[in-house]
Amino acid sequence: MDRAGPVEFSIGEVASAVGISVHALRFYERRGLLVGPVRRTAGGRRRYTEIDVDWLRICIRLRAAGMPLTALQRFAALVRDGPGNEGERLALLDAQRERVEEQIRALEQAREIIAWKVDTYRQHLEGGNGGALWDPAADREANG
Amino acid sequence: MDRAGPVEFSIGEVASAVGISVHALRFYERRGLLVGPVRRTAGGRRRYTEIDVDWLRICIRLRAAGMPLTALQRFAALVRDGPGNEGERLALLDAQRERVEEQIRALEQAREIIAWKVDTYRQHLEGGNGGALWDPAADREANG
DNA sequence: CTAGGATCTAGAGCCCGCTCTAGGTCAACG
DNA sequence: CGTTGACCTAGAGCGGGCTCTAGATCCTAG
Repeated sequence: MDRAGPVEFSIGEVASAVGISVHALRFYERRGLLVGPVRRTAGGRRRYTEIDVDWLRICIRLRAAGMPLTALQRFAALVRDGPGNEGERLALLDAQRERVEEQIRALEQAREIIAWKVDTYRQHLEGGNGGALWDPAADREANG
Repeated sequence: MDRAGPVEFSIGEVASAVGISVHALRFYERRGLLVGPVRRTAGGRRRYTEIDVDWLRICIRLRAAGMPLTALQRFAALVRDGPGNEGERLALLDAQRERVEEQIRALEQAREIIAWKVDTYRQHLEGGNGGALWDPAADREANG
């Protein structure tokens, strides 16, 4: 096929390309996040393909959204086991989609709570009234 | 003021009301999440007021959105120190708002990635074509 | 008055997700 | 050819956030 350019990268290159440490890369590998074994040089050094890097980027984005390593590991395992378990993969993805949406809702609630408190403080600071801005704690101060 | 009904709750009542364990409640207290010390009975049992409970509910929602205990602790500490540091409180809140919004963006990206994979698998399952659905791993399978 | 459940404190234990270390090996450069 | 820096493995260490335990005390119902 394309014997011309089977572009490959060292672990260090991949680390700086995807933005995690070489330690984390090896750690992910131990945890089975990669679908297949990474190619090695004669001397034993890892050589990542662009496919590996793409997959790692996806993993990292999903991790950044709080997806646990075990979920990524399970998905990788299903893919590793080859065709025939697409239903399971879909179920796993669906569960994660659900989790992500729940988390978004939680964050939106948090944002509202914070926005409301920020508003309160901002009014307080602008208006300069010393007293009973709402805040469970401030209430307590006011009352006792 | 309202000596009629200074409603108070045991730790067990609070735990089931806010949805965390009594252990977690004591743990939060040790970490300084509460603005003031909880009232105690003669015998040393905690008696939470509704204000305490409201504040705990807020903390729990913020925690659910990934806010670290240290942030909640710092905010509580500022409130505890009394009026005069509203600017600092505001800064803290702003930083957390920023963090929450970043996190929402990360989650939305994750949602897109997942949605796209789900679509791919769904088409695959419906169409029943065995082959090269995109997926870095599937690619690899297809290629070798 | 007694039994049993709720609560108390302080600290150990646990899971997650890395990060760092020790003690080597490899390989590119001068 | 030697040096230097990236890389190797396996495992220890760590911070966050609880959870659980031991051993004692409280208190409410019977």
